[in-house]
Amino acid sequence: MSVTPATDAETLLDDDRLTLSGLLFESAQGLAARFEHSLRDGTGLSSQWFEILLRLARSPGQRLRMADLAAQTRLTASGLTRAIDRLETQGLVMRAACPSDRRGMFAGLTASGLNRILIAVPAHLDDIGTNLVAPLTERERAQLERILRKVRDHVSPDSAAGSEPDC
Amino acid sequence: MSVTPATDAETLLDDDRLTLSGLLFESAQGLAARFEHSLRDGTGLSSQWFEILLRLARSPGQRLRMADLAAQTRLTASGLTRAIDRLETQGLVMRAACPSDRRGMFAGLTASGLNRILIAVPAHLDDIGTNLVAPLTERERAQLERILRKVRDHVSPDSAAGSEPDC
DNA sequence: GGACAAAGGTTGTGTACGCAAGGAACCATA
DNA sequence: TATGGTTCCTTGCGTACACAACCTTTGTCC
Repeated sequence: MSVTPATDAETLLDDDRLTLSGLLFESAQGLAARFEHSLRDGTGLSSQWFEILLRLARSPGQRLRMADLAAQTRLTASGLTRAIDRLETQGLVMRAACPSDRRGMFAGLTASGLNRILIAVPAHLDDIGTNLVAPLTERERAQLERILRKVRDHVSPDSAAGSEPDC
Repeated sequence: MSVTPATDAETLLDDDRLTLSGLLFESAQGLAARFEHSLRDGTGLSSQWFEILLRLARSPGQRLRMADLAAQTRLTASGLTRAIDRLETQGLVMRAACPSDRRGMFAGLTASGLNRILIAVPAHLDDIGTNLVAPLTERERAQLERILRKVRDHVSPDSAAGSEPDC
């Protein structure tokens, strides 16, 4: 019989590392839940749609290769195929063939899609301000950005896929 | 016709707030993806199952009311019902009636479930160390924890539901 | 005590996702 | 120019989730 199994388990489950990663996930999920509601109510966009439209809007020519967009959004290829299907039926996105690689497809913003995201962003910026920036001091905000950039670069180095036009 | 629509859109889409929240989400998602793979390979647990078992293990009596567990995991009541169904068929969790409120149910760890999570945690702690703690200095780690705690408390104040035994 | 509102869980239904398989195009090598 | 391997995207299938509807129990107000 081990001597103090309960105490061992407790110290194990209260480890600082667990706390830190828990805080990161709870912060991100809590924020995501708030954004989801605001976006849905204010613009009729899900956060998934918002992210796709935003990433397209920031890309040269307002378009990206399917594979690059999939990498940026952390969707699988099949998941993205269907997401773009839905956005296309709403008229917010349009597929276009890639002239230099006939396997490839672009997903590009339509005028309607660009309009939609440009309308949605200001309210979302306010939302970020209220829920994430406001509770922090300016110094804390700067620290958080610097630290998170380090973490992001470490765990997710390919998040800029498609930045350089390749077609 | 507006004067410089393209420039306006660019400054709008490059706003610092968008960058900051993007960094937070990309960090959390990148980390989650790494944990998902390690957990699955090392212990056969999904991160969903890991989180549920962990939260139960940390609770008094290794059990929680369904509603409290749902709040902690950010699942809806129906989502949690089915998650617990699956864990129960695996023998890791057991439901128990609440004597003081006949509507209520407890979800509690079985011996097998407790064993499983105690085996899984050490490897997961290493994983957090490698992917989140290691790239930061000790000072940065402390700053991050302090700042995230502020954010978490602001956006997700009910994340400790069920801490006080109420039954 | 009886009516009504609210809370705790479970079940029906639709949707979105990942995985595996498939077809088309590209590229290397011979 | 054939051929085998790889990449890009799409489709079939199973799974997990949210939402709404539901039933039971509790608490409240008269």
